[in-house]
This record gives sequence, structure tokens and C-alpha cells, in this order.
Amino acid sequence: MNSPWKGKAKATNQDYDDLRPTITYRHLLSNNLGVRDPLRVVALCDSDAFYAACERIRLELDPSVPIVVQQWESLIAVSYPAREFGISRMDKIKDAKKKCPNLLAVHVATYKEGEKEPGYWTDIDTRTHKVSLDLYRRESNKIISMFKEALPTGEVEKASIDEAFIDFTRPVREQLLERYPYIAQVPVDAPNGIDSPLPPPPPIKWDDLGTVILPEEIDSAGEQSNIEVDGDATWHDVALSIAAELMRKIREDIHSKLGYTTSAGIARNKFLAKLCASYKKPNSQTILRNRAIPDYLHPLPFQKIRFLGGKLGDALAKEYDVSTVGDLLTVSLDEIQSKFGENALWVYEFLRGIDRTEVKEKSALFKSMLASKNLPKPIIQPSDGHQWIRILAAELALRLNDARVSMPTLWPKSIVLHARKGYETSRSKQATFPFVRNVTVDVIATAADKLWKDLTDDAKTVNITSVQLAFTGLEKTEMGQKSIEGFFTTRDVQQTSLKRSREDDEPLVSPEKTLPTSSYVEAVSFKCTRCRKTIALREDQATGGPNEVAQRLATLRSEHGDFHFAQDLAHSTDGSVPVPRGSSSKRKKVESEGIAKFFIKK
DNA sequence: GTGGATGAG
DNA sequence: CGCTCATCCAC
Repeated sequence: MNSPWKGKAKATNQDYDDLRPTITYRHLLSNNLGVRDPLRVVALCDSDAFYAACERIRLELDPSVPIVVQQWESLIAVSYPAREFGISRMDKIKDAKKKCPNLLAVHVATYKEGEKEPGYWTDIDTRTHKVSLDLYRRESNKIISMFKEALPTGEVEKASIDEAFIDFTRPVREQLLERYPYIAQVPVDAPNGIDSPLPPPPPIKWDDLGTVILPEEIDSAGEQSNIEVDGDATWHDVALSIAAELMRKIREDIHSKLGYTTSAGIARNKFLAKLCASYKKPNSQTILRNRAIPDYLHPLPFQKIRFLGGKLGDALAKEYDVSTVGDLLTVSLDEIQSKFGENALWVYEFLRGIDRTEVKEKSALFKSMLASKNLPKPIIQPSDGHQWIRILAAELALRLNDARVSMPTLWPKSIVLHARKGYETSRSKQATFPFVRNVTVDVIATAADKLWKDLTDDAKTVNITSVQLAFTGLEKTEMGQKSIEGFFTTRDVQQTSLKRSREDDEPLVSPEKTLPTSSYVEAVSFKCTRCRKTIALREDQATGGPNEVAQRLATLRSEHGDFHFAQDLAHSTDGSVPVPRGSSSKRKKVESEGIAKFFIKK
């Protein structure tokens, strides 16, 4: 009999009574057990000192160089070689350099007023620049793609810019059946048919699969090699070992192809995978077997558990005046429920190594997209807001169009501008985002400028200390196949003139006083019959001779038609980014600068 | 629709 | 630590 830990025998043993479930042929052969699958295996894989690694690779440096990434005066990433010098994220750049004179400090890329794309400038100033995490997002996506490619039947959930959960249950199941064909069929003489338990599992070779966490009594008996002669292994352990094997291969692949080292945790569910991923870093992986769970969790400060790191964890600690998981095991579910209501059940289960949350790819990847900037020097003149808006707009344009490479039909329902005035809480304004094909800086900035006007109203002076610009309601727009016809009838669309009744949604550039002077303003937009949006020329395109403007408007209409075509095409085929037809060639380069650029990236 | 709270890193 | 980003929910 294993006594999981000393001192607290009986009552808590039951807390972990699901660690060795009997596994039957039904479990193995049925396909949709989901989170209750006794052979479930989940991994959390995260990149080591990710931002630092991105910069190191961008600069083609040796992995051994001590490098940190700085954001203004503080550090946001410290490479492992730099940590050897005792540098931590809390340090100021100066202290870090004191600890390591050879330290390479790279400032994150920034958007700079007047520049369309983020870059690495020499004159970085928090008053005029805004940090860009773009490089890291792109690199992150590469890694995620490799997970998905390697595991066509696995589920991959991006958890943050440098972490992903991977559900290995299916890939492992496939391997189990392939490697051990004798369990793929219920034996004729099985006593309970498909509900008979599986035969004893094969011996497991844990060598090279990572660090295997062991229960205390085995662990203290020393000799990791003991586990190889462990007669107590289960089929779940086999499953873990296969996942570890797959995980290791993928990690090696990522390392050789992209250069990043990663650390992974492999266990029966998400929270345990996440927990043991940090057991040993960098460039390593850790496996938590079910039988080791009680000993592993018992002494653990529960505030290290995902979602218990904040107020909830504090409240728990305070309420019961305790700090470890073991301490909390004596608290009944009812008791927790009476004080923590909603959260009680999952807290209770987490403490017992249970986590029923699924690994699920986020369908939209995200529901909103936000770019923000705290202003060291507050905006006083409302007119000074525009420069920041353009910078935020540039970031959003880049990110949205980037996301569209893999998701061409991604569309934001609305755009929101937040501004905080001094100490006051922030105020916001939002509007429906216009349905234009090319989401350029200008399109976004124009929409945002309007919101800005609403927010600052007509105040002569303001005191704005923070600005945030966001897309919300980001979704894949679904469109019918027949709408391709819509493209071919674009001519009709073009004929459609501005004289429409009344609009229920705001046009991007409404003919009103927000726009300066130009007498053409009212003639520089059209309303598409298809999407019922008003599409307008940029302000700077709306100037010049009437013929010129008319020409540009025609181009715009054509592009808009292209947009519908592209959307439809993307929807009806494989999702690859379609090339707009016969457009740009005959187009003058007058205005394409900010346009083509964004649609087809690179 | 707006703003606050929470949490991750 | 200060900053950046995302989600959820009450009003």
C-alpha cells in the first residue's frame, strides 16, 4: 500500500482516489471521453526567456551571450546566460550592467511617430515612441504552427505569447494502438467483454524523456533507475511516456528549425502540466505521474497554482491562515462554497489534482485587439492626440493584417478609443468599424480621430495620461459562396451613388465638419450595396482636381469589389490569401502605398 | 455601450 | 516594478 505521505493518512487518501482508475478496453477504444478520459495526457510547453531568445535569434547571436530585453528603463526578459549573473527582471538596466559588464541590452522595437512599422531606433524616447511586441507575436505563431503540424490530431491552445497547452490524448492513443496491437481488440475470452481491464502495461523506458517526478518514498530511496523496474506502472504512465517522447521530438524540431529552447510539463491535465513545466528550466521537460501527484501537491504553496495567484489565493490564505495545498485539504467543499461560491468547486478539485478544463483552440484566437500607451507627458492640446492615434493605429493595422494571413476573414465589429484624464478613470467611445478591404493606418486613424473628438469634445485643453485603441468583436465573417457573383456585379455597386436614404451605421468619413475644407468631401465616398457600408477616400486623397479625385474613387470602388471577391474566395477554398484580381497592375501608384502593402503581407 | 475588476507575464 | 494585454461582468 502506498501511503502518499506521512502524518495525514486516511482522510486525505480519499482525496486522490482517482489516480489509479481501472482502465478498460472501452476506455481505450471509445473515442470521445474528453476530459474524463483516464488516459488523458496534456502538456504545457513554453519558450525559455522568450523575448530575449527572439532578439538573440534576430541578431544571430550565440545562445550563450547574456542578453536582456529592455522596455524603457526596465527589463522585460532576461536570458538564462544573463541570469547566471544574478540578473532578474526586477533589476534596472543600470544594475544589470553592473552585474554583467558584457551584458547585451536590446530595447524592444518601437513604433515611432511618422513611421509605419516598428523598428529599432537609436533615439528611443518614451515620450514619442510606443513599444511593439510584434516580432514576438510572429515568432510565437511560428512555434504554434509547428505544434499543429506535428500533431494533426492533437489540440493546441495558445495560452499566451510564449506558452501553449497541447492535448496529447489522441496522438498518444494512436500510438498506443499501433505499438501495442494486442490491446486494440477485446480478447474473446475477456471476462467482461469490452469492460474488461487492459492487461498489465509493458515496461516503460523513461530514459531521455525528461525529469520524472516521483512520490517521496521512491524518490528518497534514490536511484531514478528504480522506476524502470517499477512494477506498478499503469497504462496512463505509458501514455505519459509516449507524450513525452512526442513532446521531446517537437521541442527538438523547434530548436533546430527556429532556434528556440522550450520547457514542457506533461501530466494528466492542464493545471498540473502548467505546474510541472516550471519544475526544471530551461530546455527541459518534466513528467508528473499520477502516483506522484499527492506528494507533489501537498507541500506546494497554493498561490502558485494558475488562477490562485491573485486575490482569490490571498483570500483563501487569509480565511484559513494557511499556505500550502495540504493545509487546505482539510477544508470541506461546503465550507469553501459558503465563502467562495462560484469558484469553490474548481478550487476544491485543483487542490486534489483534478482539472476538467479542456484544451481548446480559441476559434477566433482573440476577441479583441488593443494597442495602448501611457503618456509620460500628458496630452494638453487635444490636437496633440492625433500623433498617438496614428501610432496606435499603425500597430493595430499591422496586427490585424498579420492575423489575416492565417485568417483572411477576420473582421472587427467595432473600434474603441479609451483615454484617461489625469487621475480620473478612463473614458471611452466606440463606433462600428467600417467594412473596407484594406485596413490601413489611415482607415483606423480616421475612425479613431472621430472618437477622439467625441472624447475630448471641444475642450481647449485636456490632460490625457493614457490612450488605448482597440478592435472589439473580432470574428471570422462567414459569407455565402454565391457572393462571388457580387464581385462580378461590382459595376452595379459602382453605379450605386451616395444618395442613399439614411444610414443606420456611421460612415467612416461622414461629410461633416470634422473633415477640413475640401469641397469634394461629399463626393469622395460611396456606399456598397453588398455590405451596406460607406467607403471613403482618405482625406489626403480627396484633394486635387476633380478628375483626379474621381479616378481615385473609382480605384477605391474596384478595390472594394476586390475585397468582397477575396473574402468569398477565401471562404470557398482553402483559406489561403487570395490575390486581388487584375487590379494593381493598371493602377497608378498614386495611392497604393499604404494599401497594397497591408493586404498581401510581404 | 461603458467602465471596473481580475489575472497573466 | 511598471507596463502591456486580454477577458468577464455589472450597470
